[in-house]
This record gives sequence, C-alpha cells and structure tokens, in this order.
Amino acid sequence: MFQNVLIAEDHEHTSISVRKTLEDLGILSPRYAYYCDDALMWVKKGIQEGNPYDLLITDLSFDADHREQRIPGGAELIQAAKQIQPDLKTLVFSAESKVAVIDGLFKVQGINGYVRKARYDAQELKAAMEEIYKGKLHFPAHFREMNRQKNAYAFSNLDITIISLLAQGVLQKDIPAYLAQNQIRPSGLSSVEKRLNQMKEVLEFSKNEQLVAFCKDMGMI
Amino acid sequence: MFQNVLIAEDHEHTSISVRKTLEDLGILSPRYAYYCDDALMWVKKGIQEGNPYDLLITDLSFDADHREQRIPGGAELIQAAKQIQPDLKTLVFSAESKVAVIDGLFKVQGINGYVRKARYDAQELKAAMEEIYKGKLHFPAHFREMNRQKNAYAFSNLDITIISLLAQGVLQKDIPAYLAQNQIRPSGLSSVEKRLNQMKEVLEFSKNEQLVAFCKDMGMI
DNA sequence: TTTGCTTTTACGGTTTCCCGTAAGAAAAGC
DNA sequence: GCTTTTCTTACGGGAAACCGTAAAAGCAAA
Repeated sequence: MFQNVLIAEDHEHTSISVRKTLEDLGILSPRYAYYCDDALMWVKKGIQEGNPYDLLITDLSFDADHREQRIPGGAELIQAAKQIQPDLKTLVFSAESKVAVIDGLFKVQGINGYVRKARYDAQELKAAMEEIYKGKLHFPAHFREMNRQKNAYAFSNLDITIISLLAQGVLQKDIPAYLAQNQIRPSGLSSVEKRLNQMKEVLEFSKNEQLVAFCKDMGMI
Repeated sequence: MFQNVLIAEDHEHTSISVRKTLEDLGILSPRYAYYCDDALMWVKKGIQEGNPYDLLITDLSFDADHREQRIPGGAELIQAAKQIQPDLKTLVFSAESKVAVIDGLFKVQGINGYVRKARYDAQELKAAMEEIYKGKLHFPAHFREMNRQKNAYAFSNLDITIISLLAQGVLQKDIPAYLAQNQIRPSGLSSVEKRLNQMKEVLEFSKNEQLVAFCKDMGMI
C-alpha cells in the first residue's frame, strides 16, 4: 500500500476522518494541508528530500479566507503538482457531482481516481486507494448512470462559448463580433443561431434560458 | 456537557469525524444515524425508554438512495423531532452557505446553533456545543459577512416562479396564463416584465439568461 | 362614499430574436 | 481544373421581448 500520502483538504472534519481512514489502512502519519499552496510546498519538499509522495488526496473546492493563495482549487493543485512530479498518483475526494467536471478531471488532469463525498465514502475511499495502488483507475460508483445524461449531446467549445456569452448578458446579435475578435470560427450570426437551434432541438428545448439552466446544472459554465 | 447526543449525517466520513470531536469533549458513544427516518426513530425510542436525547446534530441535505425515506432532509427532521420532543436542542452542521436558508432555520425551525462545514469546523463545532449547553445560540462565524450578499436583493416567491418558468422554456408572454391558473397574483404580463426589469436593474443585468444563470448559482432554482 | 395613493393591467412602438431561403466560400472527389 | 458537397454567411418576414405611457383596479384613511 502507499506509504507517503499527502492530503489537501480545507475542511477540518473531513481532513480528520480521511486521516483516520488512512490509519485503518496502515498508512502512518500522512501529511495534511489545509491550503493548496501548502500542499504544493510539501510536494516540492518531498522531491527535494528524496522522499517524494506517492499519492495525493485532494478536495476540489477550497474556501477563500484571509490567507491569500496562488492556487485556488484542487484541479489547479493537481496540475501544478504533476508538473513537478509527473508520476504522482492523484485521488480526488469531493462533493462535486457534475459529470462534465469529473470527466474533465480524468481526461484533462489525468487523475487516477474519484470518490464522491456521500453516504459510504469512507469505504469507497479505501477501495479506491487499493485500486489505484494496483495501477487501476477508480471511477465513482454511479458513474455510468451519470454518464448517460452527459452523452445526450456533445457540446463543442463553440457551443459552450456561445452559451457562456448569453449567460453573461451579451446580446445574440453581438456574439459574432465577439467571436470574430477572438478568432473563433465560424462567427456569423446565422452560425450562432444554427448552433443554438441544434442544441435546443437535441435537448428538446425551446428557449435559450433552458440551455443556460441546463449547462449550469451540468457544470459546463 | 451534553450526555445523550444523536448525530444525523449521511456522509460516512463526516459522521466519523463528528463522533471523534464528541469523543474529545468526553461524550461517550453518541448515537448516529445515516438516514433521517432512523434518526427520528431514535428520538422516539429515547423518549419511550425514559432516556431522551439532549442534543441533535444534523446535516441538512441527505442524498437519496435505494432506501425510501419519509423525511427528506435535516430541516424536516428537526421539525418532526421537535414535535415529539419540544425541548430537544438542535445543532445544524452543514455546508449550506445561503444566508436565507440559515436565517430561516433559526427563525422558523428554532435551531440552537449552526456550524458550517468549512476550514475550522471541528473547532467551531466544539465551541458551538459549549455555547448551546450554556443556553446560548451559536451563529456561524462569518454570519455578518454572509448577510451582505443576502441584502443584494430579496427574491420573492413570484420572482423565483417567473425565473423558473423561463428556465423551463415557458415563453414570457405565456407566463400570465400560468400564474393566473395557479392563482398567483399579480399575473399581468406587464407585472411579469416589471419584476424581471427590477431584478435585472438591481443586479445590473441586461438579459434574462443572466438571471437564470445567477439563480442557478445561488441555488434558488 | 369620496379622495388620494399605490399597484396592476392594457396598449403601441421599437428592438431583438427566430426561422426559412438563398447566395457565397471552403473542402472533397474525380 | 471543374464539379459536387458541405459549411458559412447574408437577408427578410414574422414572432417575441423590451420599454414607456396611460388607464384601471385595489386599498387606506378621512
């Protein structure tokens, strides 16, 4: 089993119980940090001292407080940590339930496992660590069901950009100018309308407001 | 200090660490439940056996799973528990940060304390229990700051209904018919427009899409 | 009941959005 | 090189949303 484990988690209670879970697995005195910046510091220190961590367990969202932080959240922490230690295994432990977000963590950040804070999370965390230790990936328990909703429609970058602009109050007729300015193509108003219509048709929506609400729920914007 | 404590919390990890916190306070073997219905059952049993609980620590949101539950969440649990044991002290321990919600818990449900799951929640939980034991109320640490955002704009039921309808794809011009059908007043199209305009003005928005996005973020719809 | 005030509703003009069609541009195939 | 296909853009008519104004309805106090 892993020996050098680093926990990045701002909630004191969660941090305590994760440590207890590790204790149950026979992992002695894991390092823990309440801030992402501190966590990255420990990663660096581990390398410098020739005793690098072999697993990082991190939350996603960290509350901001008086201590100003360079790294705002778990996703950025993973990226920064992997940059200086590419072989570091990472396990995300978070309440996040949006498929798009979790999917992105696996595909973009290359995390090794995800455990959702939920009813049997302590047991699942143990299982996840064992799987990751064997070199496997650990997906959340209800990942397949969750994936269904997502696969309803594959949103392109353009799609998300357009909906984001709408959600920010940009008039539809002004979107082409914005797209052109950022060298995004296609940029014509008709193309914007076409994309919106296509999305609405597939999802059986009739109004842009529904798209905004849907994308918010899915965590895409 | 309290002797008979009941914990209602669905997340295994949180439950474990709350128990550990109570242990630190010298509270021996608190009762804990993963479902609201179970928690209420224990409250009943406590009364029946002449050994009622003197503190209920509960989360607010409980995940639904295969086990069908009568009581869906912490607020309802508190209400049900107080109905059969009015003197029961209640402490809510939740990640909820919306002032409107927490405010309602104190005013409507009459809870004795609120601790937000956050950076120093273990310490705060201890402090809260001591205060409640002395007969005081315990408010969240950053309650004043939190109150600021609340004062941004008070959304009425009508406001939320209108935005929900928009987010569901109802045409603005069809909203009056819906409101009239549900005996909601005012219901005129001009009144709908007026409310939307007022909300947008206060929040400095220009489009309905922004309102939908904002309310999604705030968890109002 | 009348008066004065507030809230709600009705209406009309302007802007934006929606949607179909067709022209134009780019890519693919021969 | 030329055609075919696909994608992108331009345009125009009609629907919906936006915005200001004025009439109507509620409501409180005299």
